[in-house]
Amino acid sequence: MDVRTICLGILTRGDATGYEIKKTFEEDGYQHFVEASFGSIYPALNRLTEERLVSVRSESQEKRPDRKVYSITPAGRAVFLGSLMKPLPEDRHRSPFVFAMLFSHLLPPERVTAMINSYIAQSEEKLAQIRAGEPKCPGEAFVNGLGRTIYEASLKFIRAHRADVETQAAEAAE
Amino acid sequence: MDVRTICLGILTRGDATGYEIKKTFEEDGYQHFVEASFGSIYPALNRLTEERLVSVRSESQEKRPDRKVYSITPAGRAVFLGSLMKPLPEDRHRSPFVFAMLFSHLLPPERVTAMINSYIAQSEEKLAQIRAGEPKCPGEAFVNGLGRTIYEASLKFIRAHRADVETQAAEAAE
DNA sequence: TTGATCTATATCGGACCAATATAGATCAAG
DNA sequence: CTTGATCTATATTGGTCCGATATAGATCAA
Repeated sequence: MDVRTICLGILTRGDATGYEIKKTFEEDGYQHFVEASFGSIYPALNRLTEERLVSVRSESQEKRPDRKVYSITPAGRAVFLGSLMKPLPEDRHRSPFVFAMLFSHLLPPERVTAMINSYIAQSEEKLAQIRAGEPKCPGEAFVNGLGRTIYEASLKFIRAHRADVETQAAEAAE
Repeated sequence: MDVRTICLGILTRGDATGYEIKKTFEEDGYQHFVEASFGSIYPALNRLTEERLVSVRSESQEKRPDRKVYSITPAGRAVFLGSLMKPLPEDRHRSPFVFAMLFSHLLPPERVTAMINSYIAQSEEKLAQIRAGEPKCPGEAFVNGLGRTIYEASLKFIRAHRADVETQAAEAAE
């Protein structure tokens, strides 16, 4: 899903600045599988404005940098819905942790243990964030539940099977 | 994990051409969370060669384009292990499907149903591929099991809760 | 025999991210 | 009461990476 479409989608929920769009990914605990950086959000909003798919109003505040508040236009709404009618791109899940585990037999056992510990800690953190989220519609509840399910299953598996890669690394070290 | 490091990792398993490195991601059912395209593999191999982290030998076959077979050098092996000693980048899981579900209330119910069906079909396919894989070391077995766990849990959740987003879309359509 | 698929390398445009720059506001700690 | 950290807010740049495309002979099924 390209950044243009992501921006349009978030703007269907209400007007927002580029900064607020970015924050949506961090704050709302239900969106762990959608993201975009400032470096792509701001250019995307500029292009969307040129194409009249969003409109801007500059709120110049007292002694503050201008807030550029973006709104989706009817044309933008149509383009957004149109893009959801086309076949969706496939998920892409890239995991440096998984990659590293494929080479656990080349690593010092303490390093393997450290990797697993920090991966568990990170996953636990994300899970807590998801659990703290309060879904505001069935779509959000569905996504929230799916995220929770994936992290819980993943954590359970790692805790149950970490010994397999840890002892193997230890044996290889001898 | 950048493409350079991925290439080095795969070359620790044995010599390979760029084409074979790419195929590794598709064939071996245990690597669903690691990937790279030709457009980044070939430049990466060139750069690695310049830096003497890999070496090439050109096998010119009868009436066939040259096979450039790459081998990792001792220096490359050291760099690879060094990169696994540094903190790992975080996983990134981008899901257009999840994104679309957040807007299910704006879509025709048939479209939501179609999205879910095709997502289930895709996941089922990947799961079958993972199940068909034959892990050759504990690391691979661990990664294989983790992939299986994630897809199974995800499929189970979607089947149990799809009605929530589907009926909601139907109501919104009225 | 003809078209599809496979092996194999390579490049280009465009999308995207991480890092960085700027700058005033707010807020906690000392 | 001031200093440093964090927050709001926009923007650019360098570099990485992907998707599409080009080339070309081999193999294989219809």
